[in-house]
Amino acid sequence: MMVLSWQLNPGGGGVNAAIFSAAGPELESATKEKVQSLSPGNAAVAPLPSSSPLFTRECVTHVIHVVGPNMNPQRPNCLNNDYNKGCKILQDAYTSLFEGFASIVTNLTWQPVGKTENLERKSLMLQVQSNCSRNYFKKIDQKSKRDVDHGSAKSKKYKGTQDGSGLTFTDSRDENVDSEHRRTERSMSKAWGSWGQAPHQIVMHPEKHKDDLLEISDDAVVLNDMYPKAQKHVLVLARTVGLDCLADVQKEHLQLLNKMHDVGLKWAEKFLNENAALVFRLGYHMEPSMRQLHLHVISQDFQSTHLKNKKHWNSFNTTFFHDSVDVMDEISSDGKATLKDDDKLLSMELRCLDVEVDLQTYRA
DNA sequence: GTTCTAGAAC
DNA sequence: GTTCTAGAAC
Repeated sequence: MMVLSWQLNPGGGGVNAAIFSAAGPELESATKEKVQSLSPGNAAVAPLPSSSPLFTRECVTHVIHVVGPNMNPQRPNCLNNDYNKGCKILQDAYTSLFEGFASIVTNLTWQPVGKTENLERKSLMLQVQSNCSRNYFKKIDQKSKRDVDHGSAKSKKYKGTQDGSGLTFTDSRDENVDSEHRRTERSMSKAWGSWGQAPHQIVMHPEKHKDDLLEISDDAVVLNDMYPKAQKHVLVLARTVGLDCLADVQKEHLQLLNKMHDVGLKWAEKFLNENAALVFRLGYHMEPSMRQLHLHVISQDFQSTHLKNKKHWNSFNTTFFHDSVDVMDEISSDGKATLKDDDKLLSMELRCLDVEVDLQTYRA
């Protein structure tokens, strides 16, 4: 956030006054602590105390004051129509602004603080330490342990020839028949287009895709997402035949969900060992486009050339993305996942996740 | 002119 | 899931 005010006070109108007003008296005192006055071309970074309304409401952590060239003879350092001087000061102002911003960013250090155990949940948290001694906590994962025992352990695990019918599916027509059959049988599921069949083929015959898989077990296979939406983005595919989306998940799958979660967590931890700055979320899409229930393990940087549109962003940053731990909780208590109507979620206006909500969640 | 969006095709 | 494209919207 940038404030243009040579006096560094709430005076004046427009944006400057609005920011001071929104930030409360905390901004003024934080600024005074740093600097008394600013000349054109210079910037000053004021860390906002957590008591500031701007901090609590909008998670603004710093305000950067910067003063541009002044053409008003009523104020100090008037340009007096010196165009070149004006350009120089404007350049300095931007440079100072970005240097100030860079100083905030580079002073942020991410440190894993390790696992913490309590009676029911295992949390792996990352601590962000900023130069103004405020700490943020970002949950990368929580896991319900108590639920494991409630699972009936009757997971319909696919074991090679155990389910002979599965092996005969080679074209989409047969698959549709299969899908249709399941729909009447389970009153769930949906028809899957040919594009959505790949994961199914992979879990049926993982040996044929060995080169593309990171891990193969009886319950799940792990692979890199073909179109990763972040620096690290892997999928944990369930191998259970007929388990394609959250709507299909029932209590009997709890144990499987836990296993998938553990596998996903293991990969997240591996990636964190390589780069401690990453933050991960593990979760499911409310309405996936591909067969076979798959857990997304995705770093929260969203730095990827494959993240191209609003839908991509929203699929990981709205409630369309269901955290794995929440799904397990819901299945455990209600026997089914909570599915909201998804029509508008993917076309919602772009916005960052509400850090404030996160903080409350993580403190709870 | 551009960006956005929905639909078709794969 | 992706890409392509036409039409809408700006």
